[in-house]
Amino acid sequence: MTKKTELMIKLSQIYQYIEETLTERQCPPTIREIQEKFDIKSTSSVAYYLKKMEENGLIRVNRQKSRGLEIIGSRQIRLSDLMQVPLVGSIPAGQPKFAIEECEDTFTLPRSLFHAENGQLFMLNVEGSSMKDVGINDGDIIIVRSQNTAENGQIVAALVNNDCATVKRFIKDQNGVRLHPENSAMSDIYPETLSILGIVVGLIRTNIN
Amino acid sequence: MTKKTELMIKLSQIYQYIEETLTERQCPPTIREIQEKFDIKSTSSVAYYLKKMEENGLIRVNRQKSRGLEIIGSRQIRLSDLMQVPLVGSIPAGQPKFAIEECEDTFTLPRSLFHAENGQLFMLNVEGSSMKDVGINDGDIIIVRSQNTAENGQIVAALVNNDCATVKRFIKDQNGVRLHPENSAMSDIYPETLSILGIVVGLIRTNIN
DNA sequence: TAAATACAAAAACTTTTGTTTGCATTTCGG
DNA sequence: CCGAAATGCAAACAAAAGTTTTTGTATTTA
Repeated sequence: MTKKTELMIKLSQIYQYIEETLTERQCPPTIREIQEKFDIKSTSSVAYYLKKMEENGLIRVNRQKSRGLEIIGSRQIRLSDLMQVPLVGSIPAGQPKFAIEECEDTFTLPRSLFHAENGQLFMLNVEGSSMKDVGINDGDIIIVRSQNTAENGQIVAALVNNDCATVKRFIKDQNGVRLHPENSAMSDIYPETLSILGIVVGLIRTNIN
Repeated sequence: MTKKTELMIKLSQIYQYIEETLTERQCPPTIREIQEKFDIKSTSSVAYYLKKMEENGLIRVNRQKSRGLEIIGSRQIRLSDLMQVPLVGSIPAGQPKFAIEECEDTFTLPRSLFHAENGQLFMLNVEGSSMKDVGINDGDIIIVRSQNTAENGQIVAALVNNDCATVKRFIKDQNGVRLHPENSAMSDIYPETLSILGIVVGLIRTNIN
């Protein structure tokens, strides 16, 4: 193996370590941390490698501050585009609450994909196939924008008669308010009490059959 | 307004600034950066605030290192759970390539949701309703695990006759290989040449009607 | 093979960053 | 109103982190 190759391997190892540190600690490593990690005898050698990495366009170095390393590369995650969306599995009777403490899990999703801000959305597991005709299947996860009103024709997540949550099309016409399942085998629901949890704005499916 | 309230406001402003810096620069701010941001006259005042924040459980401070601030809070994003998935809008004829340079855009998705590692997946916009009977609609985004073989019955993204990419169920039986649209109005395709791009493993919908 | 370049280290040094100390104010309960 | 506690500042200090210089040894390359 040529010296050149060895160098490139070392550079990519260091690159990976910086990436790792950034991911785990939200902070790039110092020269001395890199030195220790790779058993390099002197800080200047690390500085040498960093210069090489900069020349190769792997990283950017801000020399005016400590830990001034920035990774260049398409792998980089744009944190500003991310939001945290809680998956609310089952909804307790009574006033629904979506506090983060009470949810099953929280997932990070790109804001740009769902056109929403942090805190506006939550997710629900869909059980049953009452909406199969609009392509919402059993086992899908729907993404809901939290609000307690809905317009005619919107697909909503709602709490019917203070019972379990359900997904249906919200319809309001001369006959009053009803929930319409998009499944020819099922009939409309005329709820006694109805609380809208939110509008369905997206869907995620992780099981394809 | 009491002094106490003023302090709490200042603390949460600083908290927010740390959060911002972490998000934008992948590195927490220094005491002096906070000082400048909020026009505080002395570094010791900032240290005082940070101590208060630590007492209130807002942050964690590692005093052995510079920029040793860590935010405590449920909003924190678990970076290690994220992967970058490119959205490949149109696929060029010939050998399909999914180099990041050639994709329309890249989105960050949680690995845990799609059970995949960074680099294995790509996304495609679905055009047409040839798969509507399994709940894949026009306008959906499918998530595909890159591989060039498929098993009987799997839903695949494939390149038919070196033409545009398509999503169909892959069927291999006594009649040979064919692509089956899940739409009763459409008929099976017996391709002359077929290259599998990958297996559909997930779906994202951002337009609900 | 000679010269140039790449690699590595030690040590001293500079800059950046965090901490401490002492002293003013201000606030607030008694 | 008094004094303790909270708040805020300046300046000196200490520690962490980055840079430079010098020296030496391999490796290429002309």
